[in-house]
Amino acid sequence: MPGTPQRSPRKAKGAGPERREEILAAALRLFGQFGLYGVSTRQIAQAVGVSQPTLYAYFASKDEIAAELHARAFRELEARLRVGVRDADTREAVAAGLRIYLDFGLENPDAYRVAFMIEGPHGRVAVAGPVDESDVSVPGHTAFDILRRMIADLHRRGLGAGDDPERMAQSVWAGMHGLVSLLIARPGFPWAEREALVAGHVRMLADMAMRRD
Amino acid sequence: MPGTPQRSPRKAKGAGPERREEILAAALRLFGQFGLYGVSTRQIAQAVGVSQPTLYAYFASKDEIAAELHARAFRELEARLRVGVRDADTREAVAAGLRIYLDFGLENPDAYRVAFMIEGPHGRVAVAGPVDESDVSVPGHTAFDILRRMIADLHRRGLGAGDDPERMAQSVWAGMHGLVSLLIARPGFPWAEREALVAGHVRMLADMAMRRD
DNA sequence: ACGATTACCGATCATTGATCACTTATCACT
DNA sequence: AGTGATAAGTGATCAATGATCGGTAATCGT
Repeated sequence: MPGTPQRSPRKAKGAGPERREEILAAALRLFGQFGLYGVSTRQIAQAVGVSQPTLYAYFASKDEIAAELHARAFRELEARLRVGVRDADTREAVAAGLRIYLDFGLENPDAYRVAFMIEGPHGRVAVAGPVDESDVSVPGHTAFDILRRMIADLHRRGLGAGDDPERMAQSVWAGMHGLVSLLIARPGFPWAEREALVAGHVRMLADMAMRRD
Repeated sequence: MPGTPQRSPRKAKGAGPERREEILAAALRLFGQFGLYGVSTRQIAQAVGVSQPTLYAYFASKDEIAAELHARAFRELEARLRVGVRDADTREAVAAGLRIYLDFGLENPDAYRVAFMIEGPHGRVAVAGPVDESDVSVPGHTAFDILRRMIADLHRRGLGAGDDPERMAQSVWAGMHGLVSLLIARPGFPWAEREALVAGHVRMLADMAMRRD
């Protein structure tokens, strides 16, 4: 007997994992532009150049496409935070860490929209916390945890403001999500000059988190 | 000729403006619970006790029902801010004004969701700014304007922090919207005790807005 | 060349938001 | 009471949507 597994009759035309990526790329662009519920599966299929049932060979449902995009955006944000958030011992260092979050959202509005601002299938709106509430206690696996530990470090060094680092982390997180989601959701609003607004916002949030001196 | 107008063959069973209110009440409850796209017009009709086409005698579309709820929530928030935001000359007074916004959202999560967090028909997410961008310059007609003027007053009295009241107002606003939307969207998240979190958050935002002394 | 497996598509289903023609109930006026 | 007019409400139906199913064509190892 050959023993070794007889593998894979293999792919046809332009198929394979590439198709899956094409679908995700088209869906991300369309969702970001028209919203999850403003885009039909037929539109996605047409953008990719396949027929609509083909999507269901790669994803179980439209929601699963959105879920995959959500997960990817979330992992990307986490990765950026993980490499970008260093020891935060000065106001500038804290502000720089927070700025990573803001920049991610502003540089990838489509991903941020899909991941954190679009109403989910159960009427819930996903945000930048853990997707599954059950893994909240698992450390190091969520973007929020990285922020939480940055704030906790501040307090360990005696640099943190307030008496509750956890509460402070939640306030700061809310402050960031608020600005990102508003800037993305209302491009027509007469915002102040963006760089000044974002820089000022981050500086203020960093100030909030640090003891006065 | 009688001259006076021959008025109104009048309403039938339980009809009239009441029906419209019943529809709005049912829609608000269902939208808040399951989301705009998680509720069908047939479900709304069943909750009211009428058939589905009846809804279209009172509203031109499902979106118009959501738009009406949006407008009402917006007016209610404005009304609360108008009567609640007095001269803000101390940190506590500013915090109290901000708290009105937060309390509104937390006490009326359904309304806040429907009004400010649900993805609209065009893929836009409505937030607590003016609905129509064109009336941004009209003073006194939006919730944001009330906040804007509170901050501007601070600066006029020499109590404001930073050099740009407009930018500050936008930052503070984002800070509030962020916390409200996160608290509503993620009830399962291990939040800190709500009263302490909210009170601390508004205090911090008020601090941000006021000159250090 | 052949069977097996994969990629894909046309046809179709239930449900959705929305429209239409039709019925029923109430009123003003005789 | 009877009558015509108007308003309120409903069943039937439409196009579009997300999703499923059986069948077809391309590709592979042998």
